[in-house]
This record gives sequence, structure tokens and C-alpha cells, in this order.
Amino acid sequence: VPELPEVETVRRGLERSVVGRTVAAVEVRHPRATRRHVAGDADFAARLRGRRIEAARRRGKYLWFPLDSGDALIAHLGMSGQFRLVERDAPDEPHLRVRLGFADGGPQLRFIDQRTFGGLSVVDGGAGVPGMLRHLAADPLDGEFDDDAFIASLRRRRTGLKRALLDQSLISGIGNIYADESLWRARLHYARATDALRRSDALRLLAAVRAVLGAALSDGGTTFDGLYVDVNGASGWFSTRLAVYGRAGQPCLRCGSLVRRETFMNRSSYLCPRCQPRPRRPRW
DNA sequence: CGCAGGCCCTGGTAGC
DNA sequence: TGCTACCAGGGCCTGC
Repeated sequence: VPELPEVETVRRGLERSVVGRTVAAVEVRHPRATRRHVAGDADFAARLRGRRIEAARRRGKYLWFPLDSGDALIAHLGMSGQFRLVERDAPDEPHLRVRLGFADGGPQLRFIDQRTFGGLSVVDGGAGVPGMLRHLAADPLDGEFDDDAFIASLRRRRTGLKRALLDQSLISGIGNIYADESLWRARLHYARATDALRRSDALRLLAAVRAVLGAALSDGGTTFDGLYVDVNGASGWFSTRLAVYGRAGQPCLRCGSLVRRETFMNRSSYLCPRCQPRPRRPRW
């Protein structure tokens, strides 16, 4: 599942492979891939065709690509979205959703997405963060991220800690895997109340988030279910370093207690029951 | 407004 | 073997 480290790995790949190139052909193969582009596929294609891609940027799990027209192409990988760079005579992939051909005749950019939670759209304005993405908080690896402001916002919330970590308007880029990994590393239970969190706990959590995301990025991300690969089809290797996620019944790497899987928010949460004791007043 | 829960979607797998 | 149920989960939408 693409979270910050995976999306950033993809961004770096696209920065090398598509920035500076001019789009020549656009083919939308599945309507769900462009559902966020309300003006329709014809408009989507028209606003891309003939345009040069100027940069590859990211905020949280969103990517955007400023175009020489002043517009920007926005992309979200959802759960299974992939950007792949492939020679134009390569056969279509089973879940090919959008194909971009370039004026230089080089490799195509293909958006492939089995579960169709991802999508592309073209919006006005690409110089700064597009308006559609303004609701997103900065991510914890961004220099603009303000630790004190985050801690203050966190403590204003009346919810559970994991819910807050997954809220992209509070802190962006974290999904289910890295939320669990970060909470384990910081020895915090997912149901700790945000409004009662001590500053020292919040700081420890932030440090854990950065350590986990940074390590995963160094490994090229986490390929867990085979659905995430980089633009060249390569897997990420952080899955071999996961401490709790997907390790139910196996010993905690710190204390040896057995890792538990619990259902929470209709999702799985993995935790060490000893390192991450349930709070007296949990908040879900 | 803040917060919680449902829904979207596909392929793999477990269970009968 | 073939069917059903369940699982993976990010983000948008709705309702309280």
C-alpha cells in the first residue's frame, strides 16, 4: 500500500523519467481513473496533450506535476496504483487505466491500478500547492512541518492516537502500516487519547514516525502484497524490517511478547500488548 | 464545526 | 470442485 515512502520513491523515479518531456497522446482506459476530473476525459486529455511536464512534486500521498500551461496533473495511487515507465510497444498490462505517450517517442507513462482507488486529474495552477491539496497538512519529512503546531493541533483533537496519525489534514503521508510501526516504536497504544497526550510522548511519537518513514524510504518502501512497485517495477524492501505489521503471533522484537492483531476502524492494527499497554481511558 | 462510520473496488484465500 | 465470505485500506461522503 503506497504511503509516504512509496509515493516519494515513485516521485523520484518520475522526476528522472518524465520531467522535461512533452505529452503527445493520452488514453483513458477506465472511467474510474479520472473520476475526480469532473470536466470529463476529453477535457482531461486536451489539457495534457502538447504540454511539457515541468516538475514532480509531492505532499503526503499525493503527487502533482506542474505543466507548462500553468495547470497541474494531480495523481493519487490509492491502494494499488502504479506509475510504470514502459516501452511503447510493450503489451498492455491487465489493469492499465491511463496511458501517456510522449513527443520524443520514448517510454510511455502508464497508470496501472487493480483496485481503482487511485486516480488522475488536471487542475488549474501548478506553481504552489494546488487548491485541491490545500487541506493536506505538511508531512513529517517536509522542512515546513511545524512540530509545535502539530502537537498543539493533536492535543486539541478528542480522538484516539492512531486515528489522528491517519488524518491527512493533521499530519500527512502516514497510512495503516507506518502508523502501526510508529506507534510500536514509540511504545504508544493506538487508543491513547490525543487530548491527554504528554508533550514528551508526542515528541517521541514524532521522532518514531520520522525514523520509520526515513528507514522505509531508504529501502525504497514496503512491498507487502505485491501491489506496490516503483516506476521500473522494482519492489521495496522495508517489508523485511517491519516490527509489528503483519507479524501477529510472532515475538515482539523488543520484549518477546506475542504481537497481537486487533480490528479497529474496520482495519487491522498490530501491536505489542506489553510495550503498548491499553490506556485506562481509551479513545477509539 | 469535529468526529465516526459506510462505501467504493478487485483478486487472493480460507472454509465448507 | 465450486461456491461464499472475508480481507487488504485511502479518501470521500454523509449524518450526528
